[in-house]
Amino acid sequence: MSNPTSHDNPSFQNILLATEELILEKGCRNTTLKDIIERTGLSKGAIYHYVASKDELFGLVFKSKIEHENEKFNQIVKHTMEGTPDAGPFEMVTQFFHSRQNLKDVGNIIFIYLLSQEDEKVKSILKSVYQYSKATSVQWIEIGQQHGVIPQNIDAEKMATLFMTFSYGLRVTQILSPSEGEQVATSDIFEFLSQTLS
Amino acid sequence: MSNPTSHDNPSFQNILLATEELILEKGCRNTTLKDIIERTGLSKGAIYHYVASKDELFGLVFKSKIEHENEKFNQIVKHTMEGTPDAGPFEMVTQFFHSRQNLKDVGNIIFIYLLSQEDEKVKSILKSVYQYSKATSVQWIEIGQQHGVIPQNIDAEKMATLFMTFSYGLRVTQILSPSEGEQVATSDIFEFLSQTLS
DNA sequence: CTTGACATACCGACGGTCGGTTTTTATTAT
DNA sequence: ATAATAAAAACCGACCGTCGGTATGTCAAG
Repeated sequence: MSNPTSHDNPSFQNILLATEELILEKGCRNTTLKDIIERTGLSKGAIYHYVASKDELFGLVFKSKIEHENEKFNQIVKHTMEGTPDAGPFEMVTQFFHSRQNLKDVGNIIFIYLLSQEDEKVKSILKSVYQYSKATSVQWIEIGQQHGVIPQNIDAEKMATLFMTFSYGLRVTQILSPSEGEQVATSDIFEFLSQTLS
Repeated sequence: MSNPTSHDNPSFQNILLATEELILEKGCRNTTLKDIIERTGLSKGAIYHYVASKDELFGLVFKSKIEHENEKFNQIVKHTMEGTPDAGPFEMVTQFFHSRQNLKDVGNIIFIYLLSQEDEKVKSILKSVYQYSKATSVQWIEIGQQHGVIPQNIDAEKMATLFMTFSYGLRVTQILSPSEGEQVATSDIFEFLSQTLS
């Protein structure tokens, strides 16, 4: 089991960084413990001192990425609200999906990988991230409503769920469809949502 | 490499069936070749006589499921069109997502699994299924437009892409969100789409 | 005697475990 | 303040079981 008190340990941070790099280079499935050992210069025992399993390690990399991304997005929303408080809903939606699309790099790769692990522990990580992301969405939708940017009659909870579904759908189509096709879907969703929001 | 001429072989059909059963019982990751060997009564060599890899086997199960599902859906669309030609777009959208939701069983499990395999061969299977499903969607949207059920000014291609994104998003949220939450999303999408379609 | 349908022994790689060693940190005695 | 020491954290690497996959067969049918 991983020790939560040692998560700020430089060696552990090194493991996290190396894992992220390797995933970007070779993908999750092709990133082995041997790879991580070679890159970090540590041993197998050292890695399993900080982490209970390979899946947990991947989960931790994913979590840190998501949290960082959400934090960044919250800053953007705040800034947009203060800078251009009369910015249309279109701007909001654009920001939302741009934020999500940034996850394409490491986050999306690990996300798909973790989703395929039929393990309750792993799934619970994803579920908690889902809940957190949704809650964040609800928050900024309500902020938007307070600023009069988003119509009052919209159910923030439902809208957030809708956004989550969209954003997950985009993650998949990003992988499956050619890049042009994917962009069509994104811009359509922009249009779609801003239409119903206005 | 698998031999296409022997795909109607009873032994091969047995392998396919056993694999499907096992995936339903234990999931993809936990279904090993040993499991398949035990259930079919065949040997490892026999399985690799029909199939090049475990991934290819899973891919073939997936493909057959999808094709069967699409065929069934096309029948439903046809029947709906002939039976109640003045049925609203709501009916169409409902049918579409109901059809997709039926894939939840084996199809969705394998889909997620295959998506996580960072392998070009596997990905090409999924891409071809994506293209086929999308093309099918375009077809019945156009049929709907010919019958005056769906507005003429809608771009069938774009709409199909949108539907695909939705349907993939639902597949993921089905896994991540509690069942009640998931249903909220589905009904919202119904409302959402039928609103813009009418 | 070729070919399709199997069987089986074997392989390397992988994730994970375990007992042990080194290094750091905290505690106490002088 | 410092040396001695106990405790805990960091780290190592040999070993294990299992897995997907391969190589080399056998054997019956045509």
